Amino acid sequence: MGNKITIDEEEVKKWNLRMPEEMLTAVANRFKLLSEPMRLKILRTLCESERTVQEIVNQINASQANVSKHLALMHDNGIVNRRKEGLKCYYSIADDSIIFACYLISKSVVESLQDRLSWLQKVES
Amino acid sequence: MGNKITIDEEEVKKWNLRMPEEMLTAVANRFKLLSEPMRLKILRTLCESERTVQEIVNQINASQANVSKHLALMHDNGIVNRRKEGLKCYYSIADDSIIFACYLISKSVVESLQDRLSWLQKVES
DNA sequence: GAATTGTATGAATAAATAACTATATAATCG
DNA sequence: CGATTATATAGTTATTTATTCATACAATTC
Repeated sequence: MGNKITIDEEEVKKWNLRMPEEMLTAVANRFKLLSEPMRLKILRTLCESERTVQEIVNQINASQANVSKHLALMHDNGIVNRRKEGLKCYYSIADDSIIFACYLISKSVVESLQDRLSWLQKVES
Repeated sequence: MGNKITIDEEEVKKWNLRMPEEMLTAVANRFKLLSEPMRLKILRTLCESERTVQEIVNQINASQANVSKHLALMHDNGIVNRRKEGLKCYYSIADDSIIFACYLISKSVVESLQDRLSWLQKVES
């Protein structure tokens, strides 16, 4: 509850610079998991609480097969948990840092858009 | 200097849940930019300081055409800056939150690996 | 202006993958 | 067992895209 994380810029830069190259590939792969709108949609529903496949299918607009595949992929990569209960299968977010990353990136997208907007306004006037 | 950011989990979840759908696509696109090892390599060199295209080409192992294309893509999407000086073209990181995101994700990758390792060790013993 | 250097771009190719359809597996209940 | 429900998986297709090669563009120097 009230979980907070603090990031220090200098530490980050050092860490990134020291990262071995195979690690970069692993990081890229994890980013790839987050680079599909459909998977982000799914993750967003899981943000609230764990969900069954059907619940997700109902909440977002997608086929069961598709949702299932995305969930399997994310589970294989350790970013969602799977819990079976009878016929139903409950998925949940396994790694909060992914949610943090989404937040950071979405903020940065907003900033980019604002920059472009103000640039446009300058050009027009 | 000593730039720090703090993220609050509750705020993050609320933000993510409220994000409109078109925004999700934009976020996914930005993640896609970060989902190529080559681009991460390039960004990492830029982590230290701004660089010319040639400097990057020399530092990582890639063709000039390829590096140029990746840089163009990242510039179009506002995650790197471009500064021309004579013949040379200097690129730099336009958005520190991208570096933060790399840090978060790399930490999460390490955690996943550790989890798998400890699982393996349990199974073996 | 010609040659050189640094960067960008177009065309072609190969590889990855999201989504769909159909079907399979697996658990529950009558 | 047979039927039903929830989920997973195979095969296919269409699209995207990273890379390469060749070439264009642009700024500088001789």
